[in-house]
Amino acid sequence: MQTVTIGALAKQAGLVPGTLRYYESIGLLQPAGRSPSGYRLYHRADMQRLRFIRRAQELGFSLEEVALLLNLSHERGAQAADVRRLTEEKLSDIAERIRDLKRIQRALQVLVGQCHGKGPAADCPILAALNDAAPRSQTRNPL
Amino acid sequence: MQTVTIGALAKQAGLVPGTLRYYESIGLLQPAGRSPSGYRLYHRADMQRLRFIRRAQELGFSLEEVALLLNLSHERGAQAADVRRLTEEKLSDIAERIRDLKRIQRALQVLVGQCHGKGPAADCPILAALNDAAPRSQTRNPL
DNA sequence: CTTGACTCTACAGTATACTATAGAGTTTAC
DNA sequence: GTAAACTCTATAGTATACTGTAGAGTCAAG
Repeated sequence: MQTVTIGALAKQAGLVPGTLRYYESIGLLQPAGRSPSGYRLYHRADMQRLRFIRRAQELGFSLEEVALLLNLSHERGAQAADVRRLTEEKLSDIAERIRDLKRIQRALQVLVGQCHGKGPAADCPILAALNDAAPRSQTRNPL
Repeated sequence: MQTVTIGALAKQAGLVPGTLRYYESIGLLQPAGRSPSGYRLYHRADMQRLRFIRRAQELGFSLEEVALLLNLSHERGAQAADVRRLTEEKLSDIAERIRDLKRIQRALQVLVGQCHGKGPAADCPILAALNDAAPRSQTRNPL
């Protein structure tokens, strides 16, 4: 089978060799073998694996989770249910993170709405809200 | 003015002394002084500052940004507009992160919807989508 | 006066996903 | 045959916000 050096594969994938060595160090991508002088040799098919890794990362999976997915995709006996479960867990994570961010967003929006943005910082209701647990403004403290 | 040791202040704030030393190391909270033997002594008023820090963190500000906010809240001549600007930048950040997460969420939801969760992982459309740039399924690849 | 609790400094480690560097060997192009 | 470009290993550094440890000094109670 045709093999390529680390630099060639990295270039193809838009990465640098160091990234591939790192992937190897965490067990994510093993080279097919080594040249007599010790150079890593990869199959061209490893591009496929690198694309998988990149796509899964873009979907929010950590490299550890990507490794799990890759194992499932190659293990005999791996079940689609396992892949689905991992994906659903990731969805829960993401939903939670969105909820948290929206809560923060609402609070910050209220604060920005209260600040006219003029005059000394000492009068800024944003700082006041951060300073006081229970400010005596007409509007409720969003914190 | 009344002072407390690091342990007492940390306990009041629900932190450990190490955290306060860390805050000092990054210039976020300086003790009022030192005892003759070198123990850090804090004003009770520093609780206020710690509360500010915690609240700002909960609103998504990094400690570096918290330090900026604290400076604004104490500097003579600091403008409310500066506080407002920082807050609006944070809001932009958050809006962007929410957008990214929602994009990922949609893609994962499509994938989960395609996976019946039965049979071998090899048949799982989630893995297929990660493997193929352009799968020949009826539904569009959400990636 | 001793014991236990507290504090000090300085440094290392955690998580994640890399990136950078040094120093040495290898391969390719001319 | 030499110089550039590439590769190797091992180690350290990046970002953030801490946490943990070692070894030594200090303070309060009984």
